[in-house]
Amino acid sequence: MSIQGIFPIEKWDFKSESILADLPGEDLKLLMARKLEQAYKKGEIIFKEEAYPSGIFYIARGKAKKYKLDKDGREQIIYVANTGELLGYHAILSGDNYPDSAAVMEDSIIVFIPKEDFLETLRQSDVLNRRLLKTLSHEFVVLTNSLTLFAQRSVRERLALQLIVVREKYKVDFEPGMPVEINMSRDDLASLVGTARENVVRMLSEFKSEGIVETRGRRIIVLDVKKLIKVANFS
Amino acid sequence: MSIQGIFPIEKWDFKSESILADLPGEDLKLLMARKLEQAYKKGEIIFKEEAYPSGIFYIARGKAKKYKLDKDGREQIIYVANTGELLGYHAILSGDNYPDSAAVMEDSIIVFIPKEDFLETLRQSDVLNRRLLKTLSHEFVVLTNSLTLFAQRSVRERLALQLIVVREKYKVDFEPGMPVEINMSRDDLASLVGTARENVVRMLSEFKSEGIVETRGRRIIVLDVKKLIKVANFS
DNA sequence: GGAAAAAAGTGAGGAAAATCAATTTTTAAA
DNA sequence: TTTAAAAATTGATTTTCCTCACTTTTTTCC
Repeated sequence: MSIQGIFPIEKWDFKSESILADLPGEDLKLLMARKLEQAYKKGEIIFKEEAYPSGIFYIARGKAKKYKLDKDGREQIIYVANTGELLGYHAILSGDNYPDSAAVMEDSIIVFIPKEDFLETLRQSDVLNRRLLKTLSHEFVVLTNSLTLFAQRSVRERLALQLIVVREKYKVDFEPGMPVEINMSRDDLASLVGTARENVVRMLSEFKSEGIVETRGRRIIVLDVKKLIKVANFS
Repeated sequence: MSIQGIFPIEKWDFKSESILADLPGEDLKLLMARKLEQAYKKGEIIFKEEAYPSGIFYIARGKAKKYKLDKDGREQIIYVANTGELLGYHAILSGDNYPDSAAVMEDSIIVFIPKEDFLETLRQSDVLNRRLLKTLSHEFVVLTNSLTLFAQRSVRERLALQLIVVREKYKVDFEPGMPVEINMSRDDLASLVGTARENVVRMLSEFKSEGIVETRGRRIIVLDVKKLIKVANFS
């Protein structure tokens, strides 16, 4: 059985198109009327779980993680968002407080859009409406896959799959054809996979001796995606 | 820390209001124009993972599980839907095939609404549009909680929490004040918790000896919700 | 009501992963 | 460049949970 059979590649959000891409100029203008562009340093927090949502955030450049803390304060990363993605709109739409926290994983440019402007644009724009419905339902499908991943797969399989997914997110930072370096801390990788850092380290060194990956300091280079797909599938 | 702090009760979908409740009569008429009402026997499948979605399903009466099969054919239950809930609309909205399967857990009445009618109503009805956006984003929040539940909590904690959640779903079948019997197979409970049946059985008998639950054949009666909340939280 | 089938329950043993306790390497900052 | 701090790595130990093999109970259906 191919990996597509179980986890269709397109459901893993390799290239999630921006919600705002080719939005009618008029709508975009309204949405961006009072935007606030800000530089964030690596590690800075964008918003915190349970906080009242005051707006949405557009990643103009950089990467951010969405995560929840457990009762011992350990992070569980739910999603890694890339340049062009929107953060914090679920809470605005559902009327809940933020269900999770978000922090940038590298120096980033984040655009803040006030809640009122977002909701007003939504009232006026059929396109944004449809786009959001489609994005949300797709995200739902992706999250469903993540859930079964956690419930049914071993740590080794999960790590293999996340390496494939995460590599795609770092791809955009490198010239086509150049080796892609995953520049993510072992801690973040562990919390994305849902395991302890030590396990990630151990399995990475297994992958190294199997010729699947190579490391340069903290950075990880995937040498053989096909083998990773195999590991993610069976084993 | 209270359970609300970590998993706010209202985010566990105890009483998910029907999407179709108080929809304008006109919209409802259009939506239901070509509906097909059908009786399903316990265990019957409503739709299958990866199938092309031909419409949406409204649970007029009964309960259904949404689930995915792993490569060894074992079920992972993602969600238990109750009377009044809508199934299969994520796929219609996102343009994907069904990401999961659905089957009724007891004899049920299911109303089928053709894809075209649903989409046409959506085009015409602002109310339905807003309702769906809100429901979807809320469901997203709920699913996010489920994800961290799997990633961060032990089997014992997960079982305790699911007993609380599931009990609420069976509540509607009993007179107020009467003891609520959870009439779910150990297998289904195990696959909802994400563990083996044996573990569920063992922990249930622990809960029994701790005076937390009582069983009558397959049926489970929760005697002490507060203790369950404690188990779900710490332990 | 009784037989067959299905589901629930029990126990032992083993594998996977978490935890604890270090050491070494890398990165960042003065 | 040096040094301190942070991050990565390794090994040993413990815990949790899964699996297998089996018995008992409950449910279903003639």
